[in-house]
Amino acid sequence: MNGPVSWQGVRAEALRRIRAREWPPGALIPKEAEIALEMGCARATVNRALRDLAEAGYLDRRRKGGTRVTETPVRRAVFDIAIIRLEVEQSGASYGYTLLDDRTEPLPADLAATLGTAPGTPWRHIIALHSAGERPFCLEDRWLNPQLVPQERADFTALSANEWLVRNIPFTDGALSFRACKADTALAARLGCERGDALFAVERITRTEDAAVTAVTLTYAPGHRLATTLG
Amino acid sequence: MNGPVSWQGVRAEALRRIRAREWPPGALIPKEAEIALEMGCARATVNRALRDLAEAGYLDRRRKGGTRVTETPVRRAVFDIAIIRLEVEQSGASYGYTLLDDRTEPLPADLAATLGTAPGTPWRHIIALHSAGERPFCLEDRWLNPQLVPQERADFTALSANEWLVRNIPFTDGALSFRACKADTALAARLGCERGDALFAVERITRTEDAAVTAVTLTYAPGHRLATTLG
DNA sequence: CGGCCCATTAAGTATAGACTTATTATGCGA
DNA sequence: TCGCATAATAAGTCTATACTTAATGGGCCG
Repeated sequence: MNGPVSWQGVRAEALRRIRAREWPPGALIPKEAEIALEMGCARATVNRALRDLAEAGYLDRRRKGGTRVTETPVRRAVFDIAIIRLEVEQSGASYGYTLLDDRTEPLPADLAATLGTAPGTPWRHIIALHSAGERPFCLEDRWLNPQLVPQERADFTALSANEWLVRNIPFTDGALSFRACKADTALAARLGCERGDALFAVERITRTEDAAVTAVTLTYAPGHRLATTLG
Repeated sequence: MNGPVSWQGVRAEALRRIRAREWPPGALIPKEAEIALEMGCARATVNRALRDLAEAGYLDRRRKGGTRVTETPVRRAVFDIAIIRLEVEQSGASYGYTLLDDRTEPLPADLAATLGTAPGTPWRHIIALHSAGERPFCLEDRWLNPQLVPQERADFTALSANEWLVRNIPFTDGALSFRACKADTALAARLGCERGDALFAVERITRTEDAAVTAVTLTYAPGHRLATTLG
């Protein structure tokens, strides 16, 4: 009647058994061949389903050791990091961008260390404001590797560095971290908030295979949240 | 000579072409069958590789439409949400846990709305402190659905609610959000910081298929960062 | 008894082939 | 020329089979 059992079908049934604790945490579940026989499909189909559940953190799989239900499931949260313009536009507001500063100056020692560059190397330092409607949305404080982003090739007065990089040096690796920081006088003035306000900040370091490309701190106006779903 | 081409091999070569811009952003890449022929492997192997790159956000694939390189790559950041105890222990410090308050009281209106429950419903409200060595690490402010977590079945004086839930009601869905907040007098006292300090906070809402299980705010001591890697 | 080697096992991967499905392109008729 | 039915296409999936690889566990030898 019902055609071939899809791998999504097998996945759903396996997930049901996990949630219903027919397969309790820590338990060894039947081997692929057995499940395939029971559910009436090929082993490859079961493999696809269980591999998917393992990637999602529900199962632990080991060759020869078999498959068991994760004891303490490490939940995985996935964030999609978009271009700031899109983030603003999706909230319904009109996007604005202002370049506040753009100069070449020596890299601070702490940043140089994180980037693995000689301290004092001249890098391009940019400060820009992204706004949503009339409101400041987020302040961008960015250092750029001048060898990869020469002053003459990239003008950031109209197009944000964020967007220029995505278009011109895409597909890079990087590290990302989130923290809270207190608004100092300069931040408060630029973001239009009170001095001492608690602000949400994202730091990102981007590199190609060979060299560091850019280090950026995005400090958001008060009230900003970063949201996602689990599971 | 070299045995069968692995899907990782195909993946690596495809990624190289993308990064080298042999396949530039937006371009339509050859179809699976052609790549399979070129690289000397079965179409299923190419499919596995390209599917993986698509999941990672490098490619857009559509039936009949073919596969093209993503125009503006949406980078995906993945966080593993662990048990707080493990988070502390992995940093090398010894973990401490203190239950500060545990009572049943009416759910605040705003929370009730987010949870989809009638406002004023009595829920269990817990406040607990997690510490690393002698230092406060994070303050947990949690509301629990009393039908799923009855007072008598769950004693949180020794084992944190965090851990009890993972063991007893695992595999749930949820929403997660990050923000910054300012330490008020109560928070400052409990986290041992100054009033007005900027603190990093995580809010999580957890639900089973049927009902909301718990809503929690974790407020971290000053200086905390959440880090991950991209790409 | 301890340690090492090897047989066994279960997942991991590759393949050829067939069929499905979403989507685009096309060509026909109004 | 517009709109719609239809053909063509490329990815998505399932199957059966075979082989590979990482672990495990047992047995043998010292």
